[in-house]
Amino acid sequence: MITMGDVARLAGVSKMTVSNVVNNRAGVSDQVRRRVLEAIERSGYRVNVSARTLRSGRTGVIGLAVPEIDRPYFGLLAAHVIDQAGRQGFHVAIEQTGGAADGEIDAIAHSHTLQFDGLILSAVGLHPDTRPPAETGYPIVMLGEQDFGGRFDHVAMPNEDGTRAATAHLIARGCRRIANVTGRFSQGLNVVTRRHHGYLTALGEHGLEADPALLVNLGEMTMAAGREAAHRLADSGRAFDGVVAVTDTVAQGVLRGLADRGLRVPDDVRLVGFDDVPEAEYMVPSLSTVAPDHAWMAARAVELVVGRIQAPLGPTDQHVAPFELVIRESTR
Amino acid sequence: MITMGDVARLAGVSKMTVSNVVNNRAGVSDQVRRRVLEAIERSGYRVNVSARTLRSGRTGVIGLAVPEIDRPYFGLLAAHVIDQAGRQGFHVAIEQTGGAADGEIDAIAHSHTLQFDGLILSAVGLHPDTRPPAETGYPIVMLGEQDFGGRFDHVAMPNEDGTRAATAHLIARGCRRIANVTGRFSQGLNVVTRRHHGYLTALGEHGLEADPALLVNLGEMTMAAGREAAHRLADSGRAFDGVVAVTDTVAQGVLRGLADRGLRVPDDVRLVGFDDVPEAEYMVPSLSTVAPDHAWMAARAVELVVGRIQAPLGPTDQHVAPFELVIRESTR
DNA sequence: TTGTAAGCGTTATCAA
DNA sequence: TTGATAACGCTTACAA
Repeated sequence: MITMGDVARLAGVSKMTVSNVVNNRAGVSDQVRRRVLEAIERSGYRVNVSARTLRSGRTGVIGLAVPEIDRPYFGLLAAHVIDQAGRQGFHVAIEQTGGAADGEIDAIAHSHTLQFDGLILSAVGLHPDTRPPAETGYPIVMLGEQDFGGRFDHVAMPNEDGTRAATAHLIARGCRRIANVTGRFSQGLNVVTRRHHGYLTALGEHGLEADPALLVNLGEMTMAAGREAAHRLADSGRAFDGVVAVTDTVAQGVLRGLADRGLRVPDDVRLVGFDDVPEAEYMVPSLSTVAPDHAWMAARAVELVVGRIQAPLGPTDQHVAPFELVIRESTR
Repeated sequence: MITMGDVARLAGVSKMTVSNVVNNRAGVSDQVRRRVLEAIERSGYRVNVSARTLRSGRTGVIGLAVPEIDRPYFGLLAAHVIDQAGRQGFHVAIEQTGGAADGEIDAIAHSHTLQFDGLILSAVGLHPDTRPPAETGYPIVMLGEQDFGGRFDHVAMPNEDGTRAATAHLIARGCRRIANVTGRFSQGLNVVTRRHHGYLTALGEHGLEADPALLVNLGEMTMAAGREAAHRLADSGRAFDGVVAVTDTVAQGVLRGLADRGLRVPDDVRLVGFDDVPEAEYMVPSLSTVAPDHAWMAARAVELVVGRIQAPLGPTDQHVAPFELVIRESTR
C-alpha cells in the first residue's frame, strides 16, 4: 500500500504538504503542488479513508434506511438520494429495515457502528413517540412518511393534500361510491392516517358520506395485499365505482385484483394511486396518481443532513414536498 | 465518544482484553468476559470501525455496483445481496454506474477510495475485454450479465437456456411468427447476444426461420423503449403472434405498447419476459417469464467475494444460476 | 510556505 | 489468561 509518506519522499516534501495538496488546502506553492500531484499520479496513491476518518471524525458516508430496497418507491428514492449525496461529495450506504420498528431502531443504532456522518431514515413502522437515541452524535433526517412532531428534521410527503386532490378528482369524474384501500391505522399521525384523512376531507367537501364497508385496512402495503383488497371489495357485493389506494404498489395489486374479478378500469371502477413510481405510466391501464416531487425531496433531505453535519444545532426544519396530480387512463 | 480504554478502565482490565471480548476471541476467562460485557453495556460502547479498519486493513463493506437502483431487477438483486452479506457480517454500499462503461470503471476505481473489501459488479456496458485495474487489491465478482471469459469470478444468468426455453414455450403454444425485442448487439458475448442466440436456437430446433423484420434492437432496455418497440412492430404491418422480450422491464413496455395499439395479450400476441421481477405477477395480463433464482445468485456472489477476501488466489469460479419458466396469463 | 510532533482508537506481537 | 507497547495512515496544532 502506498502512503502519504511514500508520496512525500517521492516529491521531496513532507507528509503534511502532501496532505494539503490532497485536500486542496491553500498555502501550497504552485510549483510544489505540481510536483506532489505528479508524485501521486506516478505512484498511484489513494488516500486511506479509514485513517482520515479516524483522525478527522468524518466518514463521508450518509446512511439511508428504507424498509425494502426492492419496492419501486424506495428504489426511486434511493436513486435520487445517491445522486444528490454524490453531488455534495458523500457516499450512501443503504440499510434495509424491513419496515418494522425494530429494524428502524437498529438502523439508528447501527449507523453508530458504521459511523455514518448522518442518517436519512424513511420510517414507516417507528412509533411517532420514539426519541432519537440520546447519544447518536450524528444528525437524523426523516424522509417521507411518519411524522415525529418536529423532533427531527423532516421532509414530508404531501400526504393529506395529495390524497384529497386525488379523491376530489374521482368525484369530479362522477364517482360517488369511493373505496379507500389503505394500511392499518395505528396511533398518532402517520402516512396511513394522514392519507385517509385527505380522503375523508374530500368526501366531506363534496357532500359525500364515507361508507365503512368501503374501507379496507391492509396489514401490509404490498401488491399482494392490494390484490386481496380488490377481491374483498368485489366479493362483498357492495357497489363501488372508485378506489383511492394508499400507494402505487397497492394500486397495482388492486388493478390486478379487479382484473381477476372481471371489473374494468376505468369503465366499471376508477382507480388512483400515490407516489408516481416509474411503473405507473406503464400499467394497463396506466395509473393516475399523486406525484410528489421525489428529486426535490431527496435534494432537501440530503441538504438537511449535510447542513446538520456542518452545523449540528438549531431548530428542526419541516418541509412538505410539492406534488402534482397525474391523470392517466385509470381515471379517464 | 466512548473508547475501549474507557471500557477497560470501567471493567478494571486492559484494552486488549476488551478487544478480545469484543471480537469473541478465545482465551478470556468467563468471569472477566462477563465483567467486560457488563461494562460495555453500561457505557454504551461501540467499536470504532475506522480504527479497526486502519489497524486490520478490512472495512467489512462490500460494494455493489449496479446500473440504476430504481430498476426493479436491480432493486431485487440489491435486496438479496444486502441480506446475504449481512448474514456473513458484511455491509453493502451501493454504487450507481448508469450502465455506461465509464461508470462501471469508476466503480472499480472508486471502491479503491472507499476501501471496500470486495466489489460485486453487475456490469452491462463494460467491454468484455476490459481487464481489472492491475492494483485493485480486492476481489471483484461479476454478477449477472456480461461475460468476461473467465477473467473474473462470475455468477451468470441462464441467458441462453432461459430464452431458449421461453421461445420453445411460445412455439408449443402455437406461435409461429415470434418477434424478439432485445438490446443493441455489441461485440463479444453479452446478455443481449446470448439471449438472442437462445431465441434463434429454439426457432431452429423447431424448424422455424427467424424473420429479420421481427427483430427489434433497442438502444436502451427500458419500459419506454419496449413500448416503442411494440408500436413499431404493430405499425410495420408484419404479422406476429409472439414476442420474446429481453427483460421483464422491456416486456412491461411491450405490454403497454401492444395495449396502445389495441392488440390483446395473449389472444392476439403472446408475450414472455426474463427476470421474474416482483411486478411480473401483477401486470395485466400477468407476465410469463424466465425466473432465475435470484436469491441463489446473490448468495453465490457474496460467497465468492467473501471467499476471495479470505483467500485471494486460485482459479476463477464460474456459475450459472438455475432457472424456472413461470407461465402466467401472457402465454395462456 | 513548509515541516515537526503528537495522537485519533484499534489490534498484533510479545512478554508477564 | 492477561497486559504493555507499538504500530496502522492521516490530520490538527504549532513551530520554523
